[in-house]
Parts: sequence; C-alpha cells; structure tokens
Amino acid sequence: MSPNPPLILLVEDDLPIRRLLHASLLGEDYRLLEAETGRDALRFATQQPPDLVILDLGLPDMDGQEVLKQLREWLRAPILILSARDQEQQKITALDAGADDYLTKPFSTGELLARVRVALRHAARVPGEAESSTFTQGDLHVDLAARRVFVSEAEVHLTPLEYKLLTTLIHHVGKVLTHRFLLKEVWGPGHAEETHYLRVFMASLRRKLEADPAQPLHLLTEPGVGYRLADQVG
Amino acid sequence: MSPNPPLILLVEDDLPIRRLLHASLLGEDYRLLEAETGRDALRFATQQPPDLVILDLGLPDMDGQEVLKQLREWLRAPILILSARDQEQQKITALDAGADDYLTKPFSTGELLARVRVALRHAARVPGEAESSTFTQGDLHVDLAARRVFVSEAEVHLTPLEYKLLTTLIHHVGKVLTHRFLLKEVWGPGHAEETHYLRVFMASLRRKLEADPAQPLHLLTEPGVGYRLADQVG
DNA sequence: TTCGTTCTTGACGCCGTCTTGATGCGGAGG
DNA sequence: CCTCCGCATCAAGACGGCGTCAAGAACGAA
Repeated sequence: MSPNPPLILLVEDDLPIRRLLHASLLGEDYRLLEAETGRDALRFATQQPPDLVILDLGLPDMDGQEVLKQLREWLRAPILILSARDQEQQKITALDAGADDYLTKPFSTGELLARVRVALRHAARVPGEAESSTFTQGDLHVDLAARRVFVSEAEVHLTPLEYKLLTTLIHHVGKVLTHRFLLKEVWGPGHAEETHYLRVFMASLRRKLEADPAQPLHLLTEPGVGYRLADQVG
Repeated sequence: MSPNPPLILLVEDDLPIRRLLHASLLGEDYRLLEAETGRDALRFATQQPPDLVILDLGLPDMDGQEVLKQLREWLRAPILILSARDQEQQKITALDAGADDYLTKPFSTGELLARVRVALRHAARVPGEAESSTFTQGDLHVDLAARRVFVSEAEVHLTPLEYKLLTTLIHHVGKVLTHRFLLKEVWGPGHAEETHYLRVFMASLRRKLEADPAQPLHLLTEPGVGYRLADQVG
C-alpha cells in the first residue's frame, strides 16, 4: 500500500450517493479521489494510482464495463463494483473481467465498508512491486521487513537508534546526507544541532558493521557536510 | 494452489442446496470435499487443507461464525460465506473475521461460480508455501488446528491470551514485531500502549515454553522495539 | 453462592541504551 | 611552528525499559 491512509478512487455520477459514500469513507481515515465520469476516472487513476477503486457501472459518458476493462489492463488495485440493477449476467461479466467484488444498490454502507476492508486486506498481501524489503551491499545485508542486520552471514544486533540511522542512510543510498538532515530524521527536529550524537553513533555502527572501522567501506564521511552510504563496495 | 483442480471444501447441511452446488462445482473441474457439520468441516480441513471453503453459516451443531474463526486461525485459503438471512451486522462480522465474500440465499449459481473464480484468482497470487496446520521449531511444536502446544513431546497448557500471543508470533516467524503491533493484535487496538501486559505474558510464555526462561531460545527480546520468535533454534 | 482460573495492576531490582564529557588525532590556516 | 576546528573514540553516569513476583479483580463453571 502506498503512503499511509489508503487512497480510494470513487467513481459515481449520482450526487446523493456520492455524498453518502464520501462521508462514510472519510469517516474511516481513507484518502478520497472522486470522479463523475468514466473519462475522469481513467485520467485520475493514471495521475495518482489508487489503492482501491469503487466503480459505479452506470456512468453518463461510457460503459462501466469498459472502464473496468481499461483499468484492469494495468491497475492491480482491487476494484469494487456498484450497480443499480441486479442482473446476474452483468455481475458475472464484471467479476470475470477483473472486478473483485460487486454490490447492488441499495446497499448498506456498513457492508460496503466491510467489503472495502476485505479488498484492502487482500491487496496488502500481494507482495511484489513495493520496495523490496531487503538491502544488500557487499558483505552487508539488511532485512527491513524482519528488522535484522547481517554482516557476512553473521547476524549483528543494533540498538533502536543505530538501526534508525542505518535505515535512513539506506533509504538514500549513495547520496550525501547532511548532519542536520540525519539528526532530524533519527532524533527528531528538536535535536538538529547535536552533531555529537551522530559521531558517537556512526562510530558505533562502524564498529559493528565494518571489517576495519578505521577504513570504512560502507559508512563514509563527507568532511564538513555529513555522511553517505556507499552504493558500491570499494 | 495445490495439485491441479483446486480442492473446495463445501460446508452445507441443507441437502437440496448441497446437491445443487455439488453439480455446479463438479461441472467446472474442481475437486470437492463435503461436510454437513461444523465439526466435520474443521476435521476435513485439517486432514486435507482445501484451496477454498464455501461455508454456510446455519449449521446444526455449532455457530458458523465460530467455524469461520477457528478456520482462520491457521487456514489462509479464501472462505466464502453463504447465509440464509440478509443481516447486515452478521455480514460485517463475518467479513471482518476473515471471510472473503458473503452471499445471501437465494443466490444464482452463476454468480457463486464467478465469485469462486475471483477468490481462487486472489489465492493464486499468494505464492505457494504448502499450507500446514502445524508449526515446529526445535523442541516447540504447535498444532494450530487443534489449538494444542507441545514442548519436547509433552503437552503444555496455555491460557487464551498466551495462545493468541504465541500464534501471532508464529504467523510472523523471524520478524521483529513491535510492542504496539502485538498489543493491537492480541489485546485489540484500544490497548496499544499497555506494554506492561506484554512483559507479563512473555514472562509467562517463557516459563512454559523455554527450557531456561532466563536464556530464551525461541521468544527473543528486541530491546526498545518488541519481540521476535526465533526462526531457527540456536 | 463458592471455587478455580485468568487477567490486570502495582512494586522493585537489574540491565541495556542513550547522553554527555574528556581525550586524541589530523588537516587548514595563520 | 602553533592553533583551531572537525572528526573519531572511549568511558561513565543517567535514564528508561525489561523481567519478575505477587496480590487483587474479573470471569466462568459447578
């Protein structure tokens, strides 16, 4: 899932229903993108890929099934269909075209929200795409999902701040990060000036991660500026 | 998915409906396992873990919601609920308890089959790892389906919260789980800050599961972060 | 109701982590 | 040549987190 509150694209031309859904969804800490037409829906989805789509089949400008197909050509996020009429064949067509769920109006918002949770739960399981959850560089290996660090196969224990500092460097491999930036990220904005902390913890990290802490291969000092995590082992 | 035709566990006590579903499903190249009671359903699922479960909530011997919960404690396969009555709260409860879809009788078999295809499509993405209802690590053995725990062949009794805590760790073996996460999972979102609970229960679990509770081999502490279940015995 | 089990809550001592100060080194500039 | 400043390293103390014990509260079964 993208950044924290999941982004939902709501495609619905009927104003009262859209208002209702708007209220229900925002009450649950989702971010919302609203479209009234199929054309808008496709454009919005491209510009800002949602984590879930709620799609009304009865749109003014194009066939809902067509919108569904075009979205499914590239979008992996779950798609939940709304429809005014309870036609079996339409349901089957939509579900086989890649829809993940199908609700017939009138529906209860409680049920809709529950089905949204189910769909997002599924999406969370699908791995792939998102950043790979491990980082490897020479003899250094970090499993970000498990929060574990290895040097040449041997596990190394890091304290919370050591780990936070290391992952901050990992998220910007190869780039020089200033003292101020690192301090803000790891210790919080209130400690942006305490460069001494950095020295102590860089020393500690080097002792644990570098073969020769005096000749670091990974954790490099940029004099007068900050630190950098090497993006290729020397 | 297991060997080729997916195995579906059909739990339904009403004979006419079971006959109907039997015919529909076999016409689509699925393998079928049929149960009339909740007890049978749980037993069959353990003996031969299915790729999908179709579960009628109205069973003669036990509450369908309870069957759902017990299955979900260890089974990852999608579960599709059937119900005779269209009660909103029941739907929401089931979906939040881990059900993947919910159909109200009477339903069309065409729609059911389409929803089965959707569910299996989802499951297909989750990469393999043969489903197992047991967990073993060194001298620790847990039968998730039977809710029983053994240490070196000897059964150990765990209280409900101890067991929930242990299974939560098992579901993420090798990963560090934060205090907040464990508290939310075991005690509910309302108690995410009461880290003291965790200490008490980890101590209690270690007393029961570890040879030397002061030198735990399974239940490891990550100071300042959380706990981790060792994925290989030291 | 009573009994037994489980969960909650509090107190206390220990240990790991973070903070902080002291010291040494080396390069740049006067 | 000396001084100053930034960087690295070490060590000690403060602090909060962690494990443990135990008593009280809540719950369910008989």
